[in-house]
This record gives sequence, structure tokens and C-alpha cells, in this order.
Amino acid sequence: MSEKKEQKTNGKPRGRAAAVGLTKDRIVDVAIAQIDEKGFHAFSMRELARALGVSPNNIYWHVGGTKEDLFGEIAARFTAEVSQSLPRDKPWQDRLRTVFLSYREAVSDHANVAPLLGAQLKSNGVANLALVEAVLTALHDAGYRGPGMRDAFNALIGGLCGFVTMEFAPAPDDKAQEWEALFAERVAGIDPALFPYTHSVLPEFSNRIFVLRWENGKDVSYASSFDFLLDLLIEGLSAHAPNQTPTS
Amino acid sequence: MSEKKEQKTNGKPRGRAAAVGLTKDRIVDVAIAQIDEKGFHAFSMRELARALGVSPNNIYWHVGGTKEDLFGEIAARFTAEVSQSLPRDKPWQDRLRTVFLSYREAVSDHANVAPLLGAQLKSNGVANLALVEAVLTALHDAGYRGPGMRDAFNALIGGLCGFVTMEFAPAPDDKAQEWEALFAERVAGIDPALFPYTHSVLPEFSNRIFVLRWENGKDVSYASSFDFLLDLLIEGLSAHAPNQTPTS
DNA sequence: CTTTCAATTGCACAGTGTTCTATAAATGAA
DNA sequence: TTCATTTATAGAACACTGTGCAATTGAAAG
Repeated sequence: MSEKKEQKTNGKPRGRAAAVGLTKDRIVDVAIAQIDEKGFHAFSMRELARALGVSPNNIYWHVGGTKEDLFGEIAARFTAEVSQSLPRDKPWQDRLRTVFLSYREAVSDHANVAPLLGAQLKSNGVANLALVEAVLTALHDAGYRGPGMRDAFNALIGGLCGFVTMEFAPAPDDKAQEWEALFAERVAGIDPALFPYTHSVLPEFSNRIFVLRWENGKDVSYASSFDFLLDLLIEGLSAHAPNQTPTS
Repeated sequence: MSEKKEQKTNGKPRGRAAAVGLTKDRIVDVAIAQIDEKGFHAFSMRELARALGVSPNNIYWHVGGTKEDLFGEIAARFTAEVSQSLPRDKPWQDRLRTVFLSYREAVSDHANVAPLLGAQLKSNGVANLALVEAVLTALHDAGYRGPGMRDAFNALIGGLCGFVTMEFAPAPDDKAQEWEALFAERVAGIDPALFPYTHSVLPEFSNRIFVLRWENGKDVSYASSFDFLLDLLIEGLSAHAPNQTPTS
């Protein structure tokens, strides 16, 4: 028909005719890929929609009202992977280590996503039950109950996930290249009267502190520090554990 | 249109005639106040400018190019306050404790600023020398050097500042009121087959884990967990310290 | 008396998250 | 078959955002 109002839609069909079989999983997949590639700062709903070949509203329809909800789905993806192959018969210390090492591994594979995770874990911790379950059962086996369990739980989640959120997140705009020079300049400008020790000792540590080292696309300096922190926490929790079963 | 040529400036004078004596300090003051009041998410350069009675560009001129630079100044304000009244003659453990407790105190007075601090400390750690100096000297006194010092440094900064960044940051849009109900609903929906322990035990912990308790406008549940984590770290670092001076 | 300069402004650009409304296919009911 | 409802999509618009550019002007410097 000649009087069809086809011009109004600018050629592209509307409605379900254009169904592309969009799913929450695919949205989260592409969102993570986009953040990996372009960085968290540059990630936007509109560009995600463009990458999916879909209108922004479609995304909102699938993930619930807001961008924050999408972030929640992304975070859940990370904490869900954590539970795989948990050795239930091993001592609780080993289980804790396995869980948090796998979390660190998952995040360091997608360092650009890190800035998201902390806030999401905090505001919607109940959505990340695989992680919660693992930590709670471990602490229960250690004998922790009540306020003591709360403190142990928060120390683990807050300390370790906080570490990951903070340290694995790359600097905005990827100024890592100029970073070493910037660092040297800053260190040179330190006032010896105000910060005597830092002034005298920081230069020699410039390749040990602050500056990251990458191997095979993964950071190895923060990773080793994370492991050190993890060991410290497990040792401490073992020493204070109400159930003092011998640590074979 | 009309013959009035002065309307162009809308009554307000331009140029230095309108000088308001804007300073970096005042900008940071008002920025922190705004974030405290409206929340981090709602903070914008334009509204800050409005609150200061000034044009946005004026702020850029004073703090350097970008919003991120302003965040850097804010973070520096927090870490600078940390150094006050450090007992240099006390053992390094006590000095560490003092430093990080004062940091926690500073942040929990401005919980809405927390989301900023992690990223800023990470990407511009060298700008926060008061904190760095304190931690480095303490670790030096404990005998830590080289890679061991790096790991200890990162564990402390990453674990404790990460904890603060993650846990003290309030949920977006302040849905704390509806939170308890939401929590109960989520907990009730937990699949016992997938998460048996969480399902059976989480309800009784609902007022110990996740849910915060406030007294005198300050959170007391995360604060006590932070202190527990701090003690764990200091104990562990003492046990592994190369300098084994007796802990009186 | 000029010139330079520090501090400030308005305007405009290229986005952003999100809401409202229109739409067409799939589905189910009559 | 026919018709209403639901589901999954799109377009346009709104009220913002960070930030660059060029203009402006009082004060200081020469």
C-alpha cells in the first residue's frame, strides 16, 4: 500500500519483528567484554546497546530498571564462579584459600571490572550467595558464632574483596605508560623535612611498591601481595578460632 | 531583536571584576560537604559550582583539568589528616594502629566520600605521602625490606583502605530503609539445595552480618570488624617480622 | 599609558541515563 | 478463525553531565 506509514520508522522495523533473542546472559557477556576493552569509565548503556545491535531500552527491559542493576548482574557473575570445585572435606582454611584465590583469579582476568565489584558486593551482598555460603560454612567449621563470626566474615570479605576492588582497578585513562616518569618526578619532589624516610627510601623501592609488574597479561606484584594478605588472615583466624582442631 | 546590548552578560559582570577569591581549599571543603549531603552519585561539577556561586570553569581552572583531579585533592585531604600526633617513640605496631584507626575515623565521618578514596589512593598513591611515610617507617622498624616490604605494604594499604572503601560506602540512593525487608525477602528465597548452610543460618545472623548498626551517626558494626581486621594484620606482621623485638 | 596576565564568565558540543510512547509479532482465548 | 493480551523491541525526547573555547576584565608590571 502506498499510504503505509513506513517512513516514520526510518526503514527499521519496530516491535517484535526485530526480535534478536536478547538475553540477560548475552547482555552481561558483552558488557564485560566492553568494559574489558574500553575501560569502566568509558562504558555506557548506549554503547553497549550499539555493540549488541539493539536499542538501549531493550537492555533496560531485560536487566531491570537501571544501569546499577546491570552492574549487579555482572558482580553476581564473578561471585558465582567462585564456588566451583570446592573440596568440602578439606579443612576450612584450605577451603577459604581456594575460594578467595579463585575470586582473585577471576577479577584479575577482568581488571577493568574491578571498580564495580566492591560497591555491588556491599549494596547487594545477598545476591552473591556462592561466596557467602563458602565463607560462612568455613567460619562455622572454625567455630565462629555471633559477633565473632560477623567480625571474621567482614574482615575476610571487606579486606580481601576490598583489596581486589582497590588494587586491581587500573588507573583511569590508562596512564600507566607515563606513570613511571610521573612517579619519579613526584618522589624527587618529596620534602625531606616532612617525610624523611619516604624521601630517602622510596626511590629504591620504586620498582617494588606502587609500580606494577605484568607477566602474561596478568599483574604479579599485587597478586603476590594479595596472597600474603590472605595467608595472614587465615593464620590469624586459625589462631583465634574457637574450634582448635590441629592444623595438619 | 532589542537594542539592549548589555543583556548579553545577563547582568553579571565577567572577568576578574567578579573575583570571589576562590581557592582550592574552599573548593575541596564545599565539595566534601556536598558529597556528604547529597551522596557521591549525585555530586556534579555544575552543582558544586552552583553551591560556590561560581562558574564550573572556574573550578577547573583552580584544581587542574578534570573532575578526577578534584577527587585527588579530596583524597589527599583525608590521608593528610592521618599523620597528626604520631607517637614516634612508640613501637611500630602501635603507630600502625594509630594511623589506620585515625584513617577509619576520618572516613566514617564522611562515609559518602568513601567510593572515591580507593581509586584515588591507587592511581595517585604518591600524593598521599603522610600515610605512605607512616606505613613505610613502621615496616622498616619491623625489619621488612625488599619484596617482603612490598607485600606487607600492599596488604596493609590494600586490605585496610580497601575495606574502608568498600564497606563504609553507603548503598546508592540510600535504600537503607527498605533494606532490612529486602534482605529478609532474599534470605527467604534462598534455595536450600544450593546453599544449605546459608539457608539455615543466615536468618539468625541478619542483624549481625550485612545489616549495619548506627550509633551517634556512626556505624559501629563495620567499625568493630575493621578493628578486628587491623589487629589480625598487626599480629601477623609481628609474627613474620624480621626484627623480633619483644612485644611488651 | 600601555601591555600582560590571573581569574573569571557564557556558550556550545557531544555525549549520558532514563522515561514515555508506539509498535509488531507471538500467544492464548473465544 | 478472530480478537485481545502479552512480550520484546524501537524512536524520540528530557534533563542532565563533563569539559573545551573564546571572551572578558581588573589589577599588576613595564
